[in-house]
Amino acid sequence: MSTIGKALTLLDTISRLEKEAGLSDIARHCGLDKATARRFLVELEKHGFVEQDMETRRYRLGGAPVRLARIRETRFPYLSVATPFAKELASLTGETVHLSEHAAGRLSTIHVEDSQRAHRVIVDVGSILPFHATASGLGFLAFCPQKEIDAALSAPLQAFTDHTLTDPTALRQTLGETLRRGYSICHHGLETGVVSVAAPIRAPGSTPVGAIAIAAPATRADKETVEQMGRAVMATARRISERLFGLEQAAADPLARRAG
Amino acid sequence: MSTIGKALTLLDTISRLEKEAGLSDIARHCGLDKATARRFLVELEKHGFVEQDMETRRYRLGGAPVRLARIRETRFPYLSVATPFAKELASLTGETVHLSEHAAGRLSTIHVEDSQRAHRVIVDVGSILPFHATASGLGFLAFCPQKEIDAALSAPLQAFTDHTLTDPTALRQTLGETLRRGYSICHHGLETGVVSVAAPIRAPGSTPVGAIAIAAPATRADKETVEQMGRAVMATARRISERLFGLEQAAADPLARRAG
DNA sequence: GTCTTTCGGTTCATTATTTGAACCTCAGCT
DNA sequence: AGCTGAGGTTCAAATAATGAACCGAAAGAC
Repeated sequence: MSTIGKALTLLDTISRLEKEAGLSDIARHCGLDKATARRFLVELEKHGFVEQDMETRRYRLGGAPVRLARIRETRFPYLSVATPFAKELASLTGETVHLSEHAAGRLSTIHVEDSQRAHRVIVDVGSILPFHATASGLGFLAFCPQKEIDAALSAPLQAFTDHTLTDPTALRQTLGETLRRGYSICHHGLETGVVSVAAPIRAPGSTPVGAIAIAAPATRADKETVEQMGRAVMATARRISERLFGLEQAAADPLARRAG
Repeated sequence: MSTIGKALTLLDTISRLEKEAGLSDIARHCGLDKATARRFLVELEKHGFVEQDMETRRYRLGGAPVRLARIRETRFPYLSVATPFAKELASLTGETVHLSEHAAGRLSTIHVEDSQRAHRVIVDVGSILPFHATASGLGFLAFCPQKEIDAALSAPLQAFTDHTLTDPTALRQTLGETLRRGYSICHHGLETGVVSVAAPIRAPGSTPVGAIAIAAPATRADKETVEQMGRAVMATARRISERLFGLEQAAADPLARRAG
């Protein structure tokens, strides 16, 4: 792997750590030499991607990504467009709603609207959503070109719970159903006791850019409620897509593209 | 410079380009070989920091920084805390208000609340604010330790307009006044016809994390109005700082620290 | 229609950078 | 005192970055 790749992987690792971490910790997590990790950290710090607390000597995420994210957001206002819809969906359903974005071949949570209920599902901003074990992942993947699906299913698939689907054939069938239905359903894929539904956010002809999902405790998610939430999330995803990519959306037939 | 540094500089360059750019363009802007630029871009793309438009083959900022920025924001909610105050200040004064953050030794604009007036100052999100030629820069620097001031003033200072102060001695005096006054004033420093005032956002004992500024057309900024805006921006900066760092703020004497 | 330039992208011998074991110093523990 | 693991540094050995020259495609010039 190139030096750049290693440094960016280190940055990614830092972003996943619960909180500020020391040099040795970081080196261990990345499988890097201490000296190498330090050089990377110094370099990343020079550019504002990490910060070092002068007292504790620990490292944390820096401010540089904020600037980049704001620039990206002015060019492609995904968050600012989608957030109000997510809020609306959260208050409509009373459940936790989260938005994810596709980047670097992964789906990452970029916004969460928490349910107001005491018993609710917690989703962390920044968490990575595995394609095969989350409604977001399935909803995203179902509307991707076959090539992406193959790539996602060829990697070894981790079973997070007893219910996690890890058989590629079964998953392909699930994706087919999702595509026909228009939204995905995931029972206990990543955590037991959680049911979620999701739909992709996408320009008509192309790969989705992300997904919006509702996550509810299984105790509140009977068949009818799930269907209701599914239709709601699908409608919201469509409205967000229309706002982002224009109004051509309505005409496009999602099934047509898959024929090739 | 290390490879990582070069790659991050390339990323920074892309972020500054008006819009999507081609390979040769980017290589030229960075002073890099075409082959090298490409390797960097591919590596950055793998990690989601840049995206390539498959049709035009041009490169643009990717989605990865959004995830990092959101994580940073949950740990240190600068934007979400400060934005409502900026909004309030904008509607109070009727002028453009912008927030900046200090990272990688630079002050970058991370949020703008536009004035509602027809004749107004435009500030771009993502733009870098030179320390010596903007109210934000002066307001930030004035409250920094002497070491930072020396560093900022030792570099060659560009004159953006006929009014830009570039003499270190004069600037040091301005910084002294700013420190005593509590907010900075900048007449035509970066663009002619613009007057702005700013105040730093900071924890009591330490270097500021950013600044908040009001920018108005000079025609609307007589002495009294400037004073009024200055007091307003200072009060707002203080309130933001209190929200971010706790309530110790009020007790701290900004002049005390500089004695050493 | 053909020539020319410029584009994005690739190759591979040369070159410069990265690498990591060993080392240092310091703080906290036994 | 002696030990342990922290952050940080050094320098010869190993490895990865580099860029001139190259390709095919496409846009402009003539």
